[in-house]
Amino acid sequence: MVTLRDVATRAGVSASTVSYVLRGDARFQPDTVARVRRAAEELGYAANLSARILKAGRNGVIGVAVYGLSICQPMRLAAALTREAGERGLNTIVQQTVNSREGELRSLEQVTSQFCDGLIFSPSSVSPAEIKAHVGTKPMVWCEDFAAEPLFDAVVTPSFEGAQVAVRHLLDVGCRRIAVLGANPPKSGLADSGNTAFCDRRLAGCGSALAEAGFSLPSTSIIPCPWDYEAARLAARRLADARLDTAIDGLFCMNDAVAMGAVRGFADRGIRVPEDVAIIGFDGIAETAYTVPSISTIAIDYDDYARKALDLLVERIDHPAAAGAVGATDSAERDAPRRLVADFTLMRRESTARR
Amino acid sequence: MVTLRDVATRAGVSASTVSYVLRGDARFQPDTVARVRRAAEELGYAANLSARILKAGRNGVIGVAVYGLSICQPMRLAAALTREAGERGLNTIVQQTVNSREGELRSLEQVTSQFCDGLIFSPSSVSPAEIKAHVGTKPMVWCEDFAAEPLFDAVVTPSFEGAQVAVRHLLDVGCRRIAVLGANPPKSGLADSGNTAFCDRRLAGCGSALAEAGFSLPSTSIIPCPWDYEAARLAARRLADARLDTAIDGLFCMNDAVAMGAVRGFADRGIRVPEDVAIIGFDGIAETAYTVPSISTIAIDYDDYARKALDLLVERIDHPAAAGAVGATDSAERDAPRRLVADFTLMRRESTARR
DNA sequence: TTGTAAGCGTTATCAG
DNA sequence: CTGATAACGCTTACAA
Repeated sequence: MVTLRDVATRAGVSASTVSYVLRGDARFQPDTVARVRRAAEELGYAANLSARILKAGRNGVIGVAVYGLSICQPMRLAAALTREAGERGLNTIVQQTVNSREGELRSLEQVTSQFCDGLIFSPSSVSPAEIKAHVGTKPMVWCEDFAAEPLFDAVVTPSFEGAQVAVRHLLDVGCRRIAVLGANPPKSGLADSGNTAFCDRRLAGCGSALAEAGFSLPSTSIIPCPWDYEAARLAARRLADARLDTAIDGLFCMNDAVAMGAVRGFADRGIRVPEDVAIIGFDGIAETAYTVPSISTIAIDYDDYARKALDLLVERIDHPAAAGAVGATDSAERDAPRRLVADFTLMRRESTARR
Repeated sequence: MVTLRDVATRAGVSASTVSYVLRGDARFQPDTVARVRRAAEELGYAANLSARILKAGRNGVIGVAVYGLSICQPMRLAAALTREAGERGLNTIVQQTVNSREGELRSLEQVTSQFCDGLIFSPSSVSPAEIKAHVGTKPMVWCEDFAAEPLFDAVVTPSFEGAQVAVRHLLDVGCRRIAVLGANPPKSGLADSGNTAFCDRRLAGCGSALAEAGFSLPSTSIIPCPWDYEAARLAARRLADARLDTAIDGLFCMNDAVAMGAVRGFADRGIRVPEDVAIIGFDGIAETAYTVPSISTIAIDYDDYARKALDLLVERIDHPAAAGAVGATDSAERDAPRRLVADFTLMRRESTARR
């Protein structure tokens, strides 16, 4: 490994000079700067980020902690964040956790947070309060925090608005008996296990769109189902077997995996999409464009999501919260957690092509 | 942040004692051990891994560098690696790069390799030699290195064997005019840009299975196509438009995205799968089970893949190569890069259900 | 059995 | 303008 000292020796200057020059300090003689730059170049020097964060508390790396990794969604976000961060001269490292809640907390505390200036956190089962206790003061942006009194800045998917647009679309194409697939019964007493918050907001969006059109959303039309292919496939088959499909002409699915599973489950039972039932999903995963039939969906704009998350995070990193008494006057409002909503687009495809 | 000193102060011992005790050194009095443990617990102490790797050169973190992230494959591998590493008491961080070749090299050099004891590297366009120059001596396991003279330990997908099994399966179900979709013309002069090595081996596997059955694989049956949904869809449409589909009754697709795109492209043109053309993919992504028709594929066992990669890496970390003259006798053979092949399973599904 | 002290590679302070 | 020097939090001889 080539260090600052190696460069210094070769350039005939001191280590501190190399450090300054390489970080763009302007007060050195052109001659010195050139020598240092060349020496660094020739040796293939790259600053040691562990040493840098140890000493300076900053190293230009941002951590992305993503939970529940088998699904593609978080990774699309991570990819978008990586690209967006790159454009701002920042690096990212991603940590995925597939273990227990304790494992998630420990690895977040022990690994991700230690190597970076700030964190973007896409949670599964850990609550903001727990995280706050473990991660301490490191700047952090939360994904999908719908808490009434948020503890962190957050970016959220447009669950309410997206569901609203989706259901309006179902109504537009002539659906009149609309059901929702993928609602989870809220687990009483337990901490929100991730998607009940989504559920609530998406359900509310559905209800709102239906109400606009003079319809209601009876609880019998809200069909519980885990958010994965297989569960949705089985649920759709069950619907068909119970002859409920004739009572439904439009189905809003809580996410695209559920929509894909449902399409497949209906196919298993000879129910035609969209002729018998129109289906729309949520998320905008690439596969929905290539299924038969292709599946309409609410496509989340992950580039926009990433941009907003980084805007929030970078601001927190550059202007750390005036903790406690310092600058007390407007610190309260500046420190109030902000919440941004990502953009989305309605993708009209075959699964809702009834008119 | 709570440090070793904080714990030491609270426990009434020195920092070094805390360090020893917490890492399990057995030579301390039970009493001391208990005090230290309790102090650490009470303060919520977690060792600073940046400091640890700086001083000790080891921190129990392994880096996973994954390139070309829009596809789900690398992330399935990363998820499997994370789980497997967790079981061995190791942490992982993932770095994904979506930028240029230079960007990939730089971020690998500057970020991933600095925080960890070793690397698992799933490359796109960077050659092993380039990496070796940039990453230096850090232990590293390469994914999918098919070089004739490998520089690193590697785990590879069973491209030859899998393609062989896939084509045998097509033959088994009665296909006699088999084509391959997704072959890339080798780019003469340029460094392998990732998948030509796959291509070659998968093609060879196809050829081998066909030869066994007394068939050949004419170059007109090898259809070039980028490995993504859209390109494959267009390619399938082109096949149909050129009436080539009647000349084909079985299609081996280089990966599942290509297979899904092809199924969709044939659907666009009214060509039935599997009745007109049987289709089989490669990789085993979850979606292939839920398309209409579901798609047969060669499912790579990523748990096995991860296990093998970590076996190789951990051995290199624990027994660094006897570089140069030290222990020269058998170091040569011990240092010879090893290559392991991951397990796989043939998934028989609707897209090849002709008998 | 425990503590002291010297770094790991970097940055920040302060002289020169 | 440039260079010592002292940390950052940890590990590890070595001394006590």
